[in-house]
Amino acid sequence: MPKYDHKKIENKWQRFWKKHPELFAADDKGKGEKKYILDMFPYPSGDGLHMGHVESYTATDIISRYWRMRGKNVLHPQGWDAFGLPAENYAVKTKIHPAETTKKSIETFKAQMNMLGLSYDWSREINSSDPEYYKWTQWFFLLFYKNGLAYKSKGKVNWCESCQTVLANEQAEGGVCERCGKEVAQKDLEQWYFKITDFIEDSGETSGLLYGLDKIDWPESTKAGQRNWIGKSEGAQFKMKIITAPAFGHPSSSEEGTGEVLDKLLEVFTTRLDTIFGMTFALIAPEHKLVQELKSKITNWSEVEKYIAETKKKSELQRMAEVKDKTGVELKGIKVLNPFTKKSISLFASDFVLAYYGTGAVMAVPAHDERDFAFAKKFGLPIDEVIKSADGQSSVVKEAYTEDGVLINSGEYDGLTSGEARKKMTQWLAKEKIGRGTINYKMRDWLVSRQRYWGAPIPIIYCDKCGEVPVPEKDLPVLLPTDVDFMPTGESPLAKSKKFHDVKCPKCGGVARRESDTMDTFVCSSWYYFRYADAKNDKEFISKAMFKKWLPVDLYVGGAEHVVLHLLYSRFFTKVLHKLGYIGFDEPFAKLRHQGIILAEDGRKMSKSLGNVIAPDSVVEQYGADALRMFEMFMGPLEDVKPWNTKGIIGISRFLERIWKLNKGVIASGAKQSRGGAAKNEIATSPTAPRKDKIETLLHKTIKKVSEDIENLKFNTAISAMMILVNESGGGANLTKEQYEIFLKLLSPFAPYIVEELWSQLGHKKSIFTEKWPEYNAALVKDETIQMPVQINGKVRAVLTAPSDISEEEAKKIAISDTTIIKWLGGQEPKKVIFVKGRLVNIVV
RNA sequence: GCCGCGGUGUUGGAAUUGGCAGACAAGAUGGACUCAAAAUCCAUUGGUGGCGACACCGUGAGAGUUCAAAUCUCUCCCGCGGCACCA
Repeated sequence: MPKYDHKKIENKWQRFWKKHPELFAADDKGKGEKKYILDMFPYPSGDGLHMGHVESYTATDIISRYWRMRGKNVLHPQGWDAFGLPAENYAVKTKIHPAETTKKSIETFKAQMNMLGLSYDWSREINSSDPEYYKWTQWFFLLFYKNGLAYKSKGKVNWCESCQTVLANEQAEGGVCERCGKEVAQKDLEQWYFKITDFIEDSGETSGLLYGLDKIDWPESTKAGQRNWIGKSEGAQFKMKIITAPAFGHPSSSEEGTGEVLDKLLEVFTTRLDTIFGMTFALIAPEHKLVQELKSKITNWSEVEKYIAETKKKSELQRMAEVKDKTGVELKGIKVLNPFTKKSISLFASDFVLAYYGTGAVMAVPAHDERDFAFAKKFGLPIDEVIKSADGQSSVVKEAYTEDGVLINSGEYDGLTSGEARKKMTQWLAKEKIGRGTINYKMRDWLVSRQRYWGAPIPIIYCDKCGEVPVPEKDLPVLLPTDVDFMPTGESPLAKSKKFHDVKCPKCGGVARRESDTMDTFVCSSWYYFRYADAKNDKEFISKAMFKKWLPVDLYVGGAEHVVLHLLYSRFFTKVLHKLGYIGFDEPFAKLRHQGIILAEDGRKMSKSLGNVIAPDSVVEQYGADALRMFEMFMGPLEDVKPWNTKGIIGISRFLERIWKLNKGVIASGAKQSRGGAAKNEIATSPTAPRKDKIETLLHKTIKKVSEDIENLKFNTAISAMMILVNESGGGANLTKEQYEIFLKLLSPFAPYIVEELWSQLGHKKSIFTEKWPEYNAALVKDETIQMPVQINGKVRAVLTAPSDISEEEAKKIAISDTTIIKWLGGQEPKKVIFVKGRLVNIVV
């Protein structure tokens, strides 16, 4: 038997598997139960795979191999999220066309995946930058367009100066570009949007983005992230009269009638209508159009104008840095009337009020809102307390009391709880016809157009006569021209290609021009999981039959960085298809898990700049792909963040070496047995016979444990169970050939290379992956005897050997008559004896 | 600030979901083999006390529920991740 040479073995079986794709292919005509096991398709970067890829891809590979051996029809594909800014930015840097760099990166990625022994069905490989693929991305755009779900609109958008394009809100979180990390500016531009906000709430048969979360098996943190992003808040919206105010007089002392009532109204949104008697001023966003409309009535206009100009200059980041220090300016000459108290109050423009949320204006209740409190303190405005906590404590002097409570100083509403008051006050608003209960969301529609080159062109044509005309479906794909100067200028690169830009109108044949923006790459990745099921279909993006056969995805594994972006958009696409009657389900991913980040040995994130990156290739070179696969699975739970530990992989290496030697041990002991004629009495009288029984029992327990652990993605404990078995195998001498073969099958999803090799060395002609997964013998898994602890007051005082099905009566009897227990009891009468079937006895004295 | 997750030996982590805490590994120490080293094998390895059998303590801190708590409840502390002036 030669030494374990991982390089040689891995080379050999890579070639073998490549020649036998049928081993891992999903069968469109297969009758067995389907399992769709999916990895998030990677963006092929020039850096190659990192440890995190290895972790999640190994996990899904193990599960896929397991289900195949259990006779399931497994769909386990892979593809490339190839469009996008990183590839384009890299191209800009190197002046090499993104199509070229992407192609090269894909080759690297694919080679690395094959190196790791990942059992993908490559016949379904997709590439989002391939016209065959983005033809359907464009088809989706048209589908949305025709159903009123894609529209063009002018408004404030996030603009990344560094990437020279607009970004979706989801890509500009915290005022920073999701791609390059640079600050994002606000610009007024006309852009394309998808109507994702139409799908927040359930509608008809289709569950919404919000409550659909309740029925899927996803990590709580991810669901919370999406709910948070949607940001639903229930409250009330109402209009307040605006009056001109005399130049003199205290803000809250003038009554209605002292000024002229203007024809403009100030509408505000609040979730705390119960605090309205404490409203001592109101706030409006500086960009609010009402500010301009009131210009003639504002006596300090130059001051106001200056403030507006200042805030315009400030970036979102600067605004956020000022959270503590509120700025603002009073709109002098006008007042607002509180509809409940009829008192007039001052109106301020302040940049902490967001123009795009709610109505762009708010009522300020400094006694019960931290921000209003800070503002009131700074500007010396009155703080009127109107809510008391249930225990009567009040602390409004130092800080705002923001909890619900009981109303005071609120006229007829005094004594009501906050909840009751909100209901009654909302009813009053409706009766007075000045307001109503409303719901607001943080999430806005998805901005999908980009002024960049490396993406799917938006299939719209602008005709001087007909206006906006969708490209007819038969003309798809709208090809991305390859001869374009893709250096970013802020204008879409496609506009510079005359050949692309100038077209005939599909309606009237007149002069027209193409939309020159491309689509956000997240559009491409919002539907890719459908395409695998029917990757070669050139008539439809997927046939109905294949939809039915393969979807939804049973298990989806990928990084947690996609909590709001990709995962939310994909759900949106699925819901659109459901609503339009294409599919019978409305959630694409039944079960989702995120792999935890693998940190560097120093506990920090692996990064090129820190120089602490460990590349999978170097580990495979030294220890082999099997060792890397197993070690990453052994390090800890899939979802945990774990530091890499080069020393730790030794343990797995030793384990694999030991398994390699098992072969020899088993063959040797097998030979011995057959030479001895395997006489019955020999086995019975052999001193190894009880050990053989023990190992058979252990083997069946291991089958059970490994199977269950794989299904629950608990790979670390599955591996430790197999280690225990190997530790008990006596170097193979305790194992029969049959037992050893069963063990190899258990190991095969984890370490496919070494197992294929050992399997063939046993004389098998066919791949082990054509074998059936072993079933355990339920009778063997059940212990005949247990080690039953006997506790006194919860402390273990003796451990007795007892039959596992011992009766309560019998257990208590042997417990109480045990000599050490008698000693510990010291003659005391037990007050109570507790028996837990199959577990323990606890004596209470 | 809000939301989510977590805190167990020297380290990564186990614990049948309320029933013997520390499985399996790594590291360390001692030993065998070796001229020697590596590899391999064997033994020990939560803390304290004891020659010892053994005893006591021990899962971030404190309380509670229970015959029994790493696990459930409450309060607090710390760490990680996400969101963050969303009215």
